[in-house]
Amino acid sequence: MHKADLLVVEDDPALARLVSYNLEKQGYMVRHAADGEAALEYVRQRRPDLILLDWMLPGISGLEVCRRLREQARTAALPIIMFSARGEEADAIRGLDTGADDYLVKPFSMDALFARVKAILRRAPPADKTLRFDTLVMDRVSHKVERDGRLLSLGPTEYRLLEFLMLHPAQVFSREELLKHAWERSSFVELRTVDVHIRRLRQTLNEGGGVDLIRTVRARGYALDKVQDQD
Amino acid sequence: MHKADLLVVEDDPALARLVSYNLEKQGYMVRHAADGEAALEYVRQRRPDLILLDWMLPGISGLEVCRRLREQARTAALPIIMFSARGEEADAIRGLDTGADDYLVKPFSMDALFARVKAILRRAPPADKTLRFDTLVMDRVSHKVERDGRLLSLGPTEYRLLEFLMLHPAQVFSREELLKHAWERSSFVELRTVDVHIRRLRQTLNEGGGVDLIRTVRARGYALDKVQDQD
DNA sequence: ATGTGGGTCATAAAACATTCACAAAGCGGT
DNA sequence: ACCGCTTTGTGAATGTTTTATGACCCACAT
Repeated sequence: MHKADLLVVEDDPALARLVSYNLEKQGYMVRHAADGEAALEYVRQRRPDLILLDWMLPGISGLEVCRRLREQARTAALPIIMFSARGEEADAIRGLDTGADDYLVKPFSMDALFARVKAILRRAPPADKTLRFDTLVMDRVSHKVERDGRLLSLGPTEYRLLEFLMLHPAQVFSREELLKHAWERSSFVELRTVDVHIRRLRQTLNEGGGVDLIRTVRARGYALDKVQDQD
Repeated sequence: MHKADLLVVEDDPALARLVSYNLEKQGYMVRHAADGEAALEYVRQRRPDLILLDWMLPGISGLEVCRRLREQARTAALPIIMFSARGEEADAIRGLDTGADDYLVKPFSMDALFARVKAILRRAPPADKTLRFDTLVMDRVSHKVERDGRLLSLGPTEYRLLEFLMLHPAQVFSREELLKHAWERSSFVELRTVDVHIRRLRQTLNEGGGVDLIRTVRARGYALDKVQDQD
């Protein structure tokens, strides 16, 4: 089991470096984003276990980043530690209101940082890197999926689709919702395209035999579900 | 398990000899560099487990050496103990900010030195000298890599790349992450350059036959992995 | 100068996404 | 049970994106 993934969002290169190196030394995988835009983009692709977020950022403010993360179900519970300069303490409080889990007033010692990080991660242990449903196992770190121990080979879109479904098992999603959650933003895609990817996903999932794990709900959409056909 | 490798960076020959001699008597492998230039050069080739670094050095200052070491992912976590003369204590503190792990005020007793060294090494135990993955073996001391006993000849960049991958086997990394961790900082390199080095690495790794140990994950990146192609 | 290694580019080769047309299946009403 | 309408499944064609590869140039060290 390796340590948690962190994302440091900080525009001051010196501070970013200092924090990153020290956290890396503690064994964390550290990623860095220089502004809110980059941070949101990163989170879209790969969700870290904890975000260290500066309050003052060029462009989208830290508060705004925080708010947007809270808005999406996928990142709503993502722990956030905010940095604020002395004198912005009131802001820090507002940050907490907005959903930050803790905050540090700059300048802070590395030990204080470590303590906060450890505390938060203890409280909210790193999200499962491994999703399971029935005999399906998805390892999001190595990016591998297997069923009954058989390794499956999924294309990028099928992977994202399955990932989303495994995060919400047994729940029915319309094609629109699936497009919204499992596709890159800003792509205008025909609704029926979802059908095709569902089909390919089914194909791959079932290639070793076994019941179909995707349930079609007529006029509604699809769900990841283990339902035998009626006998 | 042999004792740790230390590097003493000290321009005063008398002090250098004193420190080296005593540490050797404790069973450490001690190397000596007389200035920052030499120290950086040494570290480039052979990474010690701990650096004892004088603050005042001819040419590149100790602080600068420290900073440069922190800049490179390969040495970012390398423990450093700094020496500073009395009166430079403020500097020593700054040294800590820069990333030194501990410091000693000159003159210091050998016992104080031993205590610090032991403490630091306990906190950050010497890195693995030998990395293994499947039949791949990387000896980080002699800087040699072999597969199935066959010695491979890797360029510096391929070596760092492989080293990073072997430290995180089976994990998928984006090109950006690979650039961040296996390249010198401050070099602005095209993302696609990673492809080229991955290819060169593959070429060398596979020259004796055997499965490809690098898995391409479309739209994500690469991973060191042992996955047979589907039959 | 000569060799080695790193970076970049152009192009080839894969892998993949999307759409469409048609078949198949479900569903409600009769 | 039958019909017609709607929705979903499927195969194939097509265009796009991403990766692999080979060649070239440059910098640096021998």
